Amino acid sequence: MTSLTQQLTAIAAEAFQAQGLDPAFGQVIISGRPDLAQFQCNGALAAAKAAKQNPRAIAEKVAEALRGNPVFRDISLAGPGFINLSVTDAFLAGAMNRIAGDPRLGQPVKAKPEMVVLDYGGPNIAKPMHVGHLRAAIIGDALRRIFKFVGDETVGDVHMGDWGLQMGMLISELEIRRPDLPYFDAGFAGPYPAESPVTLAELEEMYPKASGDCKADPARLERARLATAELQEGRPGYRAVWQHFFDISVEAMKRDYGNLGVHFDLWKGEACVNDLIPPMVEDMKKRGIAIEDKGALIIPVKEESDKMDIPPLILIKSDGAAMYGTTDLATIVDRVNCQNPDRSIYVVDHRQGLHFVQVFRAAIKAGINGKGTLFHLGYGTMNGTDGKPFKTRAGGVMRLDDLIQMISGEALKKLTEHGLGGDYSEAERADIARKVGVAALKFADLSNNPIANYVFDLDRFSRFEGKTGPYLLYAAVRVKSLLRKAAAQGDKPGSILAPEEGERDLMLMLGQMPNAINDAYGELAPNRIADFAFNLAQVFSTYYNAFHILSEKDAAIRASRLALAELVLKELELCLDLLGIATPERM
RNA sequence: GACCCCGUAGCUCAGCUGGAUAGAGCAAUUGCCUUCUAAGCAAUAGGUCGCAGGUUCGAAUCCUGCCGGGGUCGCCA
Repeated sequence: MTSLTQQLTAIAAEAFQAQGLDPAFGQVIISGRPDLAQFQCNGALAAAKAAKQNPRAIAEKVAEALRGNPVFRDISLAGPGFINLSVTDAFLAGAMNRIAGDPRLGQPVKAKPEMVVLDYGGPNIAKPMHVGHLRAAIIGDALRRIFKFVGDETVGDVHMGDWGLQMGMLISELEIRRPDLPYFDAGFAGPYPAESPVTLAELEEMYPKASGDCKADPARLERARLATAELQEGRPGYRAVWQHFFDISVEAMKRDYGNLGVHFDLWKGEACVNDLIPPMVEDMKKRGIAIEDKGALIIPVKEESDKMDIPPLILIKSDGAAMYGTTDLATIVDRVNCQNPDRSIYVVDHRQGLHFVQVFRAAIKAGINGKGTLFHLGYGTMNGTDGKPFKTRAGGVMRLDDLIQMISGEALKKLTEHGLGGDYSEAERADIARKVGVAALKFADLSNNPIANYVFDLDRFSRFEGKTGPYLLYAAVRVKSLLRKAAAQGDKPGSILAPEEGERDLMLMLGQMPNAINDAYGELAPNRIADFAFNLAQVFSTYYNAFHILSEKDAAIRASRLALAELVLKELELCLDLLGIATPERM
């Protein structure tokens, strides 16, 4: 099972091959001139160039070969060699019934699944999650869902910042505040308390304080360094404190990601790979991959063909500490050990592009990456309406939970304004508001190209008209309501009949979904699916206005329209699910 | 300074492995709720695709140069 254009491409490819031409020229696409035809094939033009022949003549020969195929209602030539194609209504109806009967809605399962590790987290212990984590989460989780649906094995790793100097700062901060705690008593033998000595709020307050003090006071910084070193060497009391910090932070992260509907398979962090670093570094040193330079241990990654000077990756600083590039390399080792991925995709802010060039080159140079490829999907900055990186009105960084609360609150306001759900329970209204809010947020992000910067405009996102997540939810929910009403009057979706005048556009759209999914998959561009979903919702809204379903007198036609509506719903929900957007039952 | 990304309608953005007349949404104007949720639908208007060259039968798309905006460039992450 494939999309309509893929099916027609297979037919056209054969026709090209029969003329002794490369079947790759048989690419069939949706027509750019729907007034002339449903589909088109431009392959004759490219084939003519390659074979140095007249394009019109090639097009004529291919068209002649295609005329033998009964799926076509009309085949004509236009311009320098466009082949315009339209299919029969019977073919369209047959295709619709097949898709409707396919649990995957026409999307084939990938023949050779790959193991794909996606890295789209990066939250830090003790620091509240903020809008900076938003894009990675939204884009990465969507990609994970898309890859999984297409047929790959996927592992999403949150890859927390839970190690290093920041942890030493926090531990020493606690020790300064409460030196009497058993964690800091070197002679303490008994089991440490199960309860955390600090709350999340306290932890979040401690970090900026400690960080500021360390910046201002070298002695304070030295104390943090020492704590870091002792932590890494395994001092039991410090490890126990670290575990508390980790646990309460992870709990908060899981809540935030959960509210966003973002899933991770692995909750690993930098600490997990700490023990892999010394042997890795030792090995790289021994093999001459890493060399000493200015007191540091570096891996040169410069290449002849570089247009600019690529600085080396610094493995060990001159003070003996590891860097985040070191941790990233150790993480690659860990992933090869655990998942042995065919692909690793890092969904990280594009400003870290150079860092990943260094890490990837170092990994390849050291031969630690196993069989896989490494790819950095750098997404653009989320800016405010002033074009500068998004900030709160006070100029600070906005917390993720504040943001979600804000947009859910806005959604609730809109629901009330439109008099929707007045008779629903408080809990259901809150659930709907959260879904609508998250849909607004995610869809706005995912309908942009990941690479480009984008403007986060709460006012614009909160207006739920137009090309927005809420519009899509609205479209889906309307169909759900329709199906419920149909069931109540005893109607069931049936066999899809040959299209009436005005029904073809909807069918053509329904037959296109695999193209959108394949494009999104191939280009790592969820916006392909977002675009498709919006187009489908629009075409259906038009249809919904023009064709009344429940009041149709002919039972067979009623059942056919109902089946189309149900198929629209299935495709919409699938697309939304691939974008990580949940659809409420009603709104 | 070098390198990377971006520049498309008043605004926010799709489209970029070359194809016919460059698409959406918002904002503007005009219609449509005694039939399935009007967060909707129909219609009108809005463009030197940053500029200048080049390649091609054909360029928003590929190449070169320039202009404007953003980013990155050895011991932070």
